[in-house]
Amino acid sequence: MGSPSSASDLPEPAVRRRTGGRGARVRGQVLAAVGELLVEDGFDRLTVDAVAARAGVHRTSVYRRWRDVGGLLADLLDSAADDSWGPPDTGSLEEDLLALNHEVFAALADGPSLTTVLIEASFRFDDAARALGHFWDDRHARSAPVVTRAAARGEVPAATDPRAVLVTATAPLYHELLLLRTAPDPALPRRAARAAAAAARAGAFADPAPGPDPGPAPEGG
Amino acid sequence: MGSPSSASDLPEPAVRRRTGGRGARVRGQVLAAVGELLVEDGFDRLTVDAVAARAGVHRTSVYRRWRDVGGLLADLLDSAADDSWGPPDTGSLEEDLLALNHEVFAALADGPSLTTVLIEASFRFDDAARALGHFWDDRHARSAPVVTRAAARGEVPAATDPRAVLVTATAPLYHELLLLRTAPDPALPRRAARAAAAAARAGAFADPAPGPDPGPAPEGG
Amino acid sequence: MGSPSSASDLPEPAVRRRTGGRGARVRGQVLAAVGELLVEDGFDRLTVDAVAARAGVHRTSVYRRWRDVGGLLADLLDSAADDSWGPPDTGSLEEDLLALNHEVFAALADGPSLTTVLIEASFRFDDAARALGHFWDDRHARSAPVVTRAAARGEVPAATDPRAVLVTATAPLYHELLLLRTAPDPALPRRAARAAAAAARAGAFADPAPGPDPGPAPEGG
Amino acid sequence: MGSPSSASDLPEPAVRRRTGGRGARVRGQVLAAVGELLVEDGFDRLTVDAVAARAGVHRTSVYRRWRDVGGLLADLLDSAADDSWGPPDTGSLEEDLLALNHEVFAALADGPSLTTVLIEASFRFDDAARALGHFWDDRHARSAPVVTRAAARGEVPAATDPRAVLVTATAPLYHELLLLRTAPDPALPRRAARAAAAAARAGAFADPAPGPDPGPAPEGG
DNA sequence: CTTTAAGCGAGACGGTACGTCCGGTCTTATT
DNA sequence: AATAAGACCGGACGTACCGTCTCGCTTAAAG
Repeated sequence: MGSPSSASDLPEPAVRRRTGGRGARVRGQVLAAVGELLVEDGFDRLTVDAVAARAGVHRTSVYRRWRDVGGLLADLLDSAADDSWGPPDTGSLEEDLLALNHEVFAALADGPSLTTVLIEASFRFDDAARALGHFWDDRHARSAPVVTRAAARGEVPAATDPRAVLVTATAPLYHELLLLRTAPDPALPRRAARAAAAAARAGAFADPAPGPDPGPAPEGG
Repeated sequence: MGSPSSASDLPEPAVRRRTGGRGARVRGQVLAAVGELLVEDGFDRLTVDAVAARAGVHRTSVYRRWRDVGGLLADLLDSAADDSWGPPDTGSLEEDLLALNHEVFAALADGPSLTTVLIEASFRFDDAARALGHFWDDRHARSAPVVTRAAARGEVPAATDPRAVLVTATAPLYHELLLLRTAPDPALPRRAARAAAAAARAGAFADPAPGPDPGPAPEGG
Repeated sequence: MGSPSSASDLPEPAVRRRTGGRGARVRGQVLAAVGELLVEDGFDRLTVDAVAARAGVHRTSVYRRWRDVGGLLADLLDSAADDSWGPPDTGSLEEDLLALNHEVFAALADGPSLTTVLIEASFRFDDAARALGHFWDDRHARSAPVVTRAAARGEVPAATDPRAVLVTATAPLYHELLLLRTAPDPALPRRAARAAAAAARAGAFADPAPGPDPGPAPEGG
Repeated sequence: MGSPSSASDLPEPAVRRRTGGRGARVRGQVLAAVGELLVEDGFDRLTVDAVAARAGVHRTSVYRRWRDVGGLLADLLDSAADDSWGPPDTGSLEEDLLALNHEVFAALADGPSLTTVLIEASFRFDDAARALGHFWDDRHARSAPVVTRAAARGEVPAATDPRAVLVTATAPLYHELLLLRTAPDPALPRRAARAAAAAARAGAFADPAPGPDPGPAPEGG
């Protein structure tokens, strides 16, 4: 649930020259360079020139394949998707959520991680935003069993919406660490997991919402 | 709880020339220009040149007072602080949280609002990040009575942490609308408010945390 | 001997596009613009922006090739070198020197000429100073026959140093017209030529200097 | 003949406060600052701000008295005029001219002296150009006896123009050291002095010019 | 095994914005 | 009345990146 894995998971780029040809080599080198530059210098040092230089590739070769930095990040995110990821299964909803939260916490807590950077990028590049959305959709889909298993165990109502539970559990971490930028509180993952689990048990995420939302409130100014 | 009010709340800038002198006039014009440009063109059109031109002020005059765009936004945020804001008081924790969430929802739902833009800016400028942190701290502090009153009414345990409740209630909105960028779901404010209230009633935010956090999970990526 | 020729001697820039490519066209346009601006507005109106605008070229394209205005002037001077120039040959040292002096006089007498401006620039930009030095070295070398021929004719001693004669003949013109800024005196070229010729005849520039310089005088301020 | 004396000749500025009042103090401090900055940083570091800061005076106080940097230099030059200066008197025209040349040489030979700087300034500021012109006029007038005494001794024709002799003697130094920027040649002062003396003896500067100048030569550039 | 065309290296270009320096003018407050 | 303090307007500087273009060369794949 936590974060995309790093670019170093790419299939060793420098070796295979024949398979896929020169193009594949360039792509690999560039994406690797993007990953390195991101963790070293952060996002706003990530210029096309710097990437090209680091990759040992010419500027125009980058522009040819990727429109801009956003495209680079989107591609990086896609290529870095960890298809082997799976949710925890501890036998308890709260403990499962806690495990997920620990992943998220680890990805966000220590300074400008790859995740942080990708989120920041998603504000500026539609490509990156879309790619990040896909990543999260995927993670939510894979994590759904955490909730459906709890429903099967009778921990939560059968109609409980998995996604809502997952979002409720993880959102406070993103909010505190990315937006509010409070100092990482080690108790935070558990508190958020417990709260989400408690709400789920109380039926807060059971589908047939009893009362419809009455509508918008006056602008908050 | 939702968002800082717009720059147009500034005391009519063009009129008062003597009080505060030329400097105050310039400051007012510039901050007004920042606000206007933000809502019109969004954040990445917000260049110092554009601000200066719109404000009818010279570039260097902007640089003299504000280091960069981040400084401008921080100042805007400070000057736009709405000191008259107060939390709702409906007599019920869930309804109070719902009212707060409606404010947040309104500020985030319709495209690139001032709030969105300030959050985006907070990723790139420390000044803006600090100012936004202060804004939220202030809002959380002012909203605390929502929880303490509920505790006084016996709705939730006496030791319930107000901030944790507030964050739990609002975080899903920020997460869905800003990070996941899902289409605004009108049921979201109620669902999040209900979940936070349920968790609070269940004692998930009561101070003496029963079980300590067992430690970190394996790196997630 | 007088002055570098104007930039309009450049090989017609707008026509040849393929030969030398775009780069050559830009260079020609820019140098032409420099020349025009110099004679029209003088040296301190010669800003990079103005040059670029006049040349119909972008600012950054100027900075790419030429570090600064000094580089522009140096390049102008180089490109404007008149390879066809040759010294007069009247059969008399004094008349030859007079002809040279008339060239110098013409270049300096009427207000801010290209020469004036290049000299002024040489005070502020090393590039321009170097280029001007090369120009003068070249002119002195080409003018040497004026003196060697006189020596061959027996007008002056065989060991006469050509450069010293040329400098002695022309220096008073530069001094009066550029430094002292006295009103141009039409008799000046002849007087300086006659003096230099007389001194040369008297053996003042013959190599084996009889008495060595006794050393420095007290500081003059 | 050589150069204006340095600003440190000013009547000790920090001491006398009453004579002339605050204004005189400001003027003294500012001119002293100009002199110091010139020798330390050269001419193009000589900004009004820097002068004001060094003088411990406010920017506007400088602008009030002196229009610009040129005015400052002109004033400095005036105030630094050394009224006690007098020409040498060795009993021989060539030796007198040599002594004068040594002064000039010393002022020009070692890098960017005050003299160099003032000449450079004279290209950019009319004030400075005028002041420098006055300075040189004064020096030429004072040096005239060098020639008139030689005429009285019968060394040169009675009608010899003193100024022309002086210019012929010194001009090569300015030309070589300031314009051509050749490395300082210790033999130069003597060579120029000897040439000027020889020409004078030959009657090249005797007033009734035998042949009038035939007119301008074709443009040289 | 050749041909061919896609991709690449190279590098200039137009362009936007940056942040800085300096010039010169103004107003207000002080002394 | 002159000065200090300091903001302002304005012009120019030189830099960093952006995204586009043209040109010539290499090389992977199609004929």
